[in-house]
Amino acid sequence: MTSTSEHPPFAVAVDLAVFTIRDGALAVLLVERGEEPFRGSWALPGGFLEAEEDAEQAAWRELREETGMERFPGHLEQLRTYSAPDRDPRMRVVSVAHVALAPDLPEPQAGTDAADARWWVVDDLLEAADGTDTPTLAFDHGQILLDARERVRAKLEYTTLATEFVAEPFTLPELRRVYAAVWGAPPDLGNFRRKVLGTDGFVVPTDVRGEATEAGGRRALLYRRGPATVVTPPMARG
Amino acid sequence: MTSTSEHPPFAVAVDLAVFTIRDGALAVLLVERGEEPFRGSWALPGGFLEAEEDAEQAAWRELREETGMERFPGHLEQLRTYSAPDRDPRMRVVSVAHVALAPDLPEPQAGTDAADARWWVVDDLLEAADGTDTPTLAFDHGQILLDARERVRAKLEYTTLATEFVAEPFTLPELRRVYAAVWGAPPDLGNFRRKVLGTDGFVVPTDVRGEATEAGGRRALLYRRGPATVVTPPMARG
DNA sequence: ACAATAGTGTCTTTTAGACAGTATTTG
DNA sequence: CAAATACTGTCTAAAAGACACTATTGT
Repeated sequence: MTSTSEHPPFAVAVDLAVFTIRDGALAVLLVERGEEPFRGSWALPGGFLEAEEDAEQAAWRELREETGMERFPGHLEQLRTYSAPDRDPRMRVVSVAHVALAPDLPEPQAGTDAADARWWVVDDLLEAADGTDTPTLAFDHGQILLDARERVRAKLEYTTLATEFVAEPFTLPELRRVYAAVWGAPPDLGNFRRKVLGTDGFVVPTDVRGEATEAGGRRALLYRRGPATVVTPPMARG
Repeated sequence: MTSTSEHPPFAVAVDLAVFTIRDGALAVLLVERGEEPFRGSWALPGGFLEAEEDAEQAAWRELREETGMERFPGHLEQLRTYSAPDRDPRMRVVSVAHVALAPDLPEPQAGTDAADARWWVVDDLLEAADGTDTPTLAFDHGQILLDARERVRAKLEYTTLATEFVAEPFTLPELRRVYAAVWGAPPDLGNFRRKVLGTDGFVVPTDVRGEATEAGGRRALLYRRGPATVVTPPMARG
């Protein structure tokens, strides 16, 4: 930093793209705005940074507030910062966007200043499918969501992040369905198992098998997350 | 964004990790601070965001100011945002850090509020080698530099970013020296050529050979940057 | 028994790693 | 010619892609 004196004041916000897997699809949490601007529009949850916290702390706090959980049971990381001068019509707001993800979360309750809150299927929002009744997001949140999805897609390739989308213990078919939901198509079953089991510390086996399903079929072995964080070489997206 | 009213004011800054390759080593531009706090310490160049610009515009502006060039001839991208409440003792400053890189740049001149400005070998700064006379960076700039170097190292693997470190036209040995400088050791010569030439659009050949060197040796063919931006599968680091 | 799902094996192709050898240029 | 640098080729090992086959469970 080098400057002499003049530096206009800004409000600093955090916005959150909170992802989970619901019904085999990647879903994101949106809130319906109860205030102007964009009252009645859907937006990513978020809020302003307080005086004595950093952006990550603010993001964890918002995560607790918006999901109504005491401890958000998932992963959080910074995405990037959005700072276009006109991104908020009220005033100059710089937003530090974050990506969060967690295993299947309950239907959220609306927060204090949100009229409503619910999960949306990300592809429905971004592919603007004809017929599906999906909103256009407030502010620049459509762009943030696009960037956030790309971050998640990319990180499934070269990290073990996918395990954050499933509750422990989990089966490999469950984990594979995470890839299917995020990438749009499931990786080859045999090759997927070979890669996951061949990557040291990706998952650790238990000696327990999962529950039976009504459809029948062999019961899958249960695993827990391993200590590994990177996958080298990466899992191919296709 | 969701909140009702209270949001304390912040100053928003951009900080820049500007890299180049000098004498076969990765070098970063630092300025010696002429103002408190940290007067006399070395820091990453940067400055405050102005009222009607976004962070990227501010970063380009600072880049021009600090390097003294009308048009900075390289690549710029956002790194991440640093927002610890006590990161600047004067006041609450949130900094949107960026990474920039360019072919061998001239020795810089000190800006208005910097006492001095020069290139430093990054490894000397970060590995705090005994004997080498290297400063400890002001603010949290040591951490920013560490994160920035890791970003560059990682992106050489899966993108064509290395070509931004060489002036056009360039030879493959020159390009290989970029990898050597950033990664610490040169990739195998034959395998490197196979990867670069085998990645469609990484480089495009000219029919011209480079200059002779006093040491002798075959003159290398010259290339230009191609349209490709990603390298799949990635070039292996180690 | 049949359908459904979990899990194993294997053959082929691609790519990386290692490194030996050839070509061109200067002193 | 020797030294230095650019470039090519080849053998091996590892990994991915494709896909057939076996195992277990519910109805």
